[in-house]
Amino acid sequence: MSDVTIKDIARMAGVSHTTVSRALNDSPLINPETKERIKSIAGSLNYTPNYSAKSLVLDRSYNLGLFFTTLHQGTSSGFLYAALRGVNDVIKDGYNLIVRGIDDYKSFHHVNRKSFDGIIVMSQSAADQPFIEYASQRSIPLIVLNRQIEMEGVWNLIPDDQSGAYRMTEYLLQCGHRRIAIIEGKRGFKSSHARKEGYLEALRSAGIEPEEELFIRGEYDFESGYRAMMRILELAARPSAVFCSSDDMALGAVKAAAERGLRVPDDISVAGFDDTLYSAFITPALTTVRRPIEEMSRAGAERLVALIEKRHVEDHNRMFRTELVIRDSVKSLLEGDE
Amino acid sequence: MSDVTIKDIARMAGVSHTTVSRALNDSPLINPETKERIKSIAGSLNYTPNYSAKSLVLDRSYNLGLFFTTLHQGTSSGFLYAALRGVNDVIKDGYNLIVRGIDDYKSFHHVNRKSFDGIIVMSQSAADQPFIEYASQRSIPLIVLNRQIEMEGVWNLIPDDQSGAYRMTEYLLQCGHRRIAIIEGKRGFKSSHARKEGYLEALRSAGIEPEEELFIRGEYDFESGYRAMMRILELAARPSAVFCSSDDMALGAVKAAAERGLRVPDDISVAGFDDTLYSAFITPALTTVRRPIEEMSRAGAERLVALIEKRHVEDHNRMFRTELVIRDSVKSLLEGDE
DNA sequence: CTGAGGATTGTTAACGTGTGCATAACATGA
DNA sequence: TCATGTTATGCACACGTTAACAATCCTCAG
Repeated sequence: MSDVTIKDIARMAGVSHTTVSRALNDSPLINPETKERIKSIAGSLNYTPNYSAKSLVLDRSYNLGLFFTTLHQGTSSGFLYAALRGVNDVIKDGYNLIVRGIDDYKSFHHVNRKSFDGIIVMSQSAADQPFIEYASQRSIPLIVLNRQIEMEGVWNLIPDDQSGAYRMTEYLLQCGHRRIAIIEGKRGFKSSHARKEGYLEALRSAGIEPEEELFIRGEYDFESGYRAMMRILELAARPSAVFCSSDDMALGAVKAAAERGLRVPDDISVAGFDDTLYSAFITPALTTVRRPIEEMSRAGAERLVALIEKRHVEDHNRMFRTELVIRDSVKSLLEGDE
Repeated sequence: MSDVTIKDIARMAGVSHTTVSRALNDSPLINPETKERIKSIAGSLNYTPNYSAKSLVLDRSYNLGLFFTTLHQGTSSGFLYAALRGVNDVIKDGYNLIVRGIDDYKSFHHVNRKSFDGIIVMSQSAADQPFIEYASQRSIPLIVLNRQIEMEGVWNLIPDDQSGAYRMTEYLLQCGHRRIAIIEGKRGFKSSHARKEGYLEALRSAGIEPEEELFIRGEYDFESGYRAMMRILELAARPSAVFCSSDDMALGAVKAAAERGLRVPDDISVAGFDDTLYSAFITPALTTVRRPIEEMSRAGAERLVALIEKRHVEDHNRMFRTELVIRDSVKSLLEGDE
């Protein structure tokens, strides 16, 4: 069962296996009638092509890789999910989607042209650099998402984190907040840097000098947000708002505030970044910045397939607009506000 | 570059390509010295075997499939993440892990022995049945996780949902609750049924007759939990506790309560099921039941690899113990309780 | 000196598919 | 009638690897 080959079909149809191969691949060379006959025989035998054999002769693996920096530390489940959905939506049949964490590799030996027709790297850290260079050197079609990269021939799609952070900070300022703390993301992540830059930029263009005391380092996860908020609440001069570089940290911050008897947003405002799935459903619903992970992944997958199949693509590199999502966790300090 | 084959190595080493093949596969047939020589040449040439060719002759694809019921509706990101991590931790090198939603297939044509050495189905619905039968008929090594299945030759690992729900309900009863509502899971999911059974069983063995009025249908997601809770709060005789069949629904329930001016757990108790990642960090921290998804997935992957490599395995089928996680969302109604 | 047998290596075919080139049948036009 | 072109098909090989079988060399007992 299921071990039918084109030779079996050829025997039954009274033709050579070459003709069968051509017929099943819709070659214009062969007679429409025989083509139909062969296809119907193939159908009735429940023929499935042997992809290993195809791979060998066509030099294509039919595998696409979706690589994350890590599947263990720092990758949030919502992030993974959005990326997977975006890519998966595009590739459908015809390709296998292989998911892996880069840090799972002891060596990159298994990463080569024969094993991957193309690779999407959802890059969250500069630690991915060696992997990206390795893949690039082996001339594997390559798309890097989420983190800015400067390499010739590598296509790059990234969210505009900095302007997202800028707009969030601007919004907090518009609400009348003047002393705004930031809980920063993981050290070494470019996204941490971009978000802080946006924050600083907004403060400065409002004529406010940033205070070092209000910069607290976090790790992007719940616990670190909790701990960071505890430190903020111990400050002699407490800020009126806290901008968290991730929603996960914002959740931790809200919890810390609650434990200290403070209500969000009445006693202190908290803003997040990411718009994870549950951010809308917790109490208070989180004011945050949406990163279009799924759209970015979809666009990445489309570009990768186009690249592999040598179709033309307009913009190799693109920035995806982040979006301010206003909910209930930030309070306006201005009088007469609705 | 990277197009070195064993024939190239053979030429350089002055031997036949067969010898090279044997050397690289550590065959005992060949001289240790030539073996070393060949290996070092292979290393210096940066040789990587062509897996398509290996696949063809060895009749193995080196692909493992991890299939979810859907990647779109009802699968929570935490669930996906835990499963992926569990499986990924085990297989490491040697296999490609291919992730897909069953409902992405228009036909199962691409699912066959040649394309998959083995398959893990993380089954969340009876709708998976045709897929499972298809794979089983094609005699693909197959492990079904999470949902009970009765098929000869198909290995099955499931969480003990019923006893988890039983223990949770028992705990609510011990806390003095007598009228306990249940927000049920998605219709047709076996897990929904098992959780309700555990709930009913616990009530009955405490001598309490379940009330139909307190059974509210949900869909496992945030919104449906929110809606279900709204209906519960409109009941003339309001229950003192609500057992939600998922944490996502419990979050929705907490939000609904808050909007109606009720505090959890002071005014009403809420219990969840799943122990998703953020359950510990929201306010109030959720009392829930932990399903060992990651452990189950790990065990499933181990069994699958053993099955493929024809190694012996003790227990083909197993139930994984769920665990009561007591946090802050359930209040004891008994006096003198701490 | 000879034959047996172990150790090591080589020859050749096979896996299932696609493709360059040859071939055959037939039509066309001068 | 013959040269030429068009259409449909087959032959033979290639892809990179493994494996059954054959071959060679060497050692050692009789």
